[in-house]
Order: sequence, then structure tokens, then C-alpha cells
Amino acid sequence: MNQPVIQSLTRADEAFDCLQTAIVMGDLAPGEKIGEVELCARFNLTRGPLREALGRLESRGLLVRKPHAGVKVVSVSADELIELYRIREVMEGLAARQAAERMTDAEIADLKATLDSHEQMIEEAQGQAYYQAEGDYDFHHRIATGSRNAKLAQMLLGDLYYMVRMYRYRLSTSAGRPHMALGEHRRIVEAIAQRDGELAEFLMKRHINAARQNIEQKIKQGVLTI
Amino acid sequence: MNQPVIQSLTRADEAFDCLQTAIVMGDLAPGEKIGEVELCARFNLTRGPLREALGRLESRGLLVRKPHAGVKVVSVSADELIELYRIREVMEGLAARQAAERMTDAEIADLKATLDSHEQMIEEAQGQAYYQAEGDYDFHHRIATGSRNAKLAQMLLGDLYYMVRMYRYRLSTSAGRPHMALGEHRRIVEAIAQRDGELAEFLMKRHINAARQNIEQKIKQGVLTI
DNA sequence: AATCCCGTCATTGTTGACAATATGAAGTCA
DNA sequence: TGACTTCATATTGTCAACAATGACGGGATT
Repeated sequence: MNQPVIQSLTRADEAFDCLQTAIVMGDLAPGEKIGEVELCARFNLTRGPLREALGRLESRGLLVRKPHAGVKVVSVSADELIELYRIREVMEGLAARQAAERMTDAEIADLKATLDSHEQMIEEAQGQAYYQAEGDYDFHHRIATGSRNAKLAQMLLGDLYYMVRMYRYRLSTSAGRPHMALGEHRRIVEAIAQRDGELAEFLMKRHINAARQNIEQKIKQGVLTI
Repeated sequence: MNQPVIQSLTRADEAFDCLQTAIVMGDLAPGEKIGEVELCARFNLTRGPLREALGRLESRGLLVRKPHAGVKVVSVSADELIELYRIREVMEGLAARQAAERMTDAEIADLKATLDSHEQMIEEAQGQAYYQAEGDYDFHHRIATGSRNAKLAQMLLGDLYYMVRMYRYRLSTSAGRPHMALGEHRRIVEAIAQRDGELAEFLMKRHINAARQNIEQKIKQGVLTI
């Protein structure tokens, strides 16, 4: 009766999830030097599974580890954030193209419905950038999985998005392009619905390119200091 | 005096490298189910560092692990191999474009020299596909690092190339496009030397696209059975 | 005879203790 | 006074034993 619940996960997986979300949510600030014992106490873990999780996170580029010196959360510079968007541009362009070729009609209908709910959420929670960011994440998530390209989805969902989201949370309202992004999303879905892969790729690339330029501009204005 | 040598690496790193090369070289066949104690005996390791390395490899997609059931080398289907090339196409296209914008003149000169040595190696070791494959790998490696895009290079060198090389070794002479590839390489370098990023991207994409079509054709002919 | 259940076994997951190394402070010398 | 060396400490890396879980085989029952 001591809540065995859903013990399907191993401790290392648990540690991995905890650490990853802690990093993404900003509970562990970039550049922060963290000790293993401290983390163990914080997440009720022992060092074995923790170290395994740390290894995975390092392999994914969220942590940097120097032998015998400790581990610290990766701190991405403004330039590197821009580079991330350049990568997203080409990879998500491919994802959109393949999604247009391979998504089922049901998935596309679902995607449209999702956009409707996003629109409603934006109208209701005017200015609540958080929900919008989550909606944006949801949209891109669906495209990635819809590409039916396992490795592509893994790289986008497992690597890039976590790093981007990490900065989204920290900068809170990085985007600030409320309705504009939704319109772009709609056009992309339209292209996918028409099975026009080439157009979907083009629109997606332009969409991410615009987001990058937006961030670049704000950094230049000093609004976003990283 | 017991050869301390260069102990800068930790055991887990050592284990990671051993496992990774073993997988890439085909010493551990895809689908093969491997026990931890067996691996420990094979590579003179203890289970601690080994497990950490296994975690990293799983995170990179070279292994699949089922709790309490063991770990086995990932087996990629023919379709998935093709998908890998689709990803390479867009990512290396970006790498080529950024390399054209950012590589130093010295790096470009070095790259040209590398191609000369490749040409010589191909002529000398006629038909020795191994050396050619290594030369090809070297070329793409240099472009990736030359892009000055850390994350892009990490994803290419740390994720994709290992999976592609895994199949290169297994299929031994997968390529079979000896001089053609070298010519394409030369044209790409030429575009980079002229700082024409757009052209470099286009040529690189076409280059990888051709390689993909070549493999696709051979699979269809039944020459390559995966 | 086939299927289901149960117990043993091997393998994985976890834990705590031990060894090795880098960081930091104190002391000494130029 | 400043810089270098030395030592102590805390932290990380490693190891071997313990616990838990899934897999395999034998037996009984339908």
C-alpha cells in the first residue's frame, strides 16, 4: 500500500526527466555549477542513477562535464541561439515537407483543430505568452512526428526543442508575435492539407526564419540579454 | 612505470568510445542482444562506467534498452537509412553554406590539399572502397566543423555520421561512385573558396541526394540487403 | 495432449563504501 | 608585496555487494 503506482520507469529515467525539466524550466540556471550530492538530495536519488542521467544529458548537450571538476548547465550565447534557429529552419522545413507527404487525413484534421484551440487560447489569455509558447511547441511537435521520419523527430524533439524551450522559459516572452505566428501556422497546415510538400517546406522555413529575425532584432535592441 | 600515459579520459568515456566503435565497425551486430557482464569482460570494464556509457549510447539512438530485459544494438531498416540521407541533405547543405561564409582561407587550402591526397589514394588503391569511404568521411567532417555552428557539427558528427558509417562498414562498398564523388567534392570546395554559400549549399544537397539515390537503386536491385 | 501456473534462476537496477583527482587556502620565497 | 609551491579538503570516479525484476523450465490440471 506504499503507492507502487507506475514503477515502469527506472530511477535513471526518473532522474533524467527531473533534471531535464529542471534545466528547461530554469530551476537550474545556465552556468550554474551543481554538485552531485546536492542533486541527489534535491531529487531524492542516489549517485548511481544520477550519474547515468548526467551522462545522457551531457551527450545531448544540455550539460558540460569536466572530469573531476563537476558538471554545470550549458550556457548558450546569443549567437548560438541564433545558430539553433538556423538548424531548425532546414530540419523543420524537411519535416514539413515529409509531413505533407505522409500525414494521415485524421492527423491533419486534428492539427487544424489544434490551431483553432490555440486561437481561442490566445484570445482568452491575451498577452499570456506562456500559453502561446506552449501552443507553438505543440504545433511544431505534431509536424515533427507527422514526418514519419523517426530520426528527424528524435533530433528535433530530443535535442533542439529542449534547448530552444530552455531559452523560451528564461526569456519568458521571447516571441511576442502573437497573431502573426498563428497565421503562418495556418498557411503551413493548408499546404500540408493540399499535400504540397514543396510549399509546406518553403512556408515552414520562412516561418522559422521570421522567428529568428525577430529574436535577432530584440537582442540587438538590448531587450533580450543573454 | 605501469604506463600511465594519457589518463585524461575517464573510464566511462573509454567505454563509450569502445562500444561506439564496436558498433560502427560491426563487431556488435545490429539486433544482437548483449549482456552487461559479457561486455565488461570483453572490454575490461566494470559495470558502473559501462552502464553510464550504455545510457549515452541509448540516448544517441545506437542502442535500445528495455528495463530488466537487456540492451541490444539498434537495427536500422533500409527505409530508415534513406531517411538518414534526407536529413543529411538539409543539414549538410546548411553546413556547406555556413562553411562558405566562415571557413578561414587556411582551412580552405587545407581542404583542397585533402582532396588531392584523396585523389591519389583512390588511384593507388584502386577499388579499395575502404579508403575512399574514409576520405569521404574526412571531407564531410571538415565541412561540418568549418560551419562554425557548434550544435550543427555536434549533431552531424555525434549522431548522424556514426549511424551512416555503421552501415558503410557493414555494406563495405556501399558507395561505388569512385571518381564521381570526388568531382562533386571539388565543385563544392570551389564554391566555398569563392565564398558562394548559396551555391555550396545547392551542390552539397545535390551531392548527398545523388548518394541517396545510388543507395536506393542498389537496394531495389537487391545488391544491398539490410 | 495442450495450456496454465508457479518456482527457480540469471540478469539488471541500485546502493554504499573506497580511491583518485582538482580546487582552494595557507605559507614561503623572491 | 606578489607569485609560486605545498598541503588539506571536498568532490568526483570507481568498485563490489545487495535487491528487484523479468525470463525460462517443470509440473499439474483441464
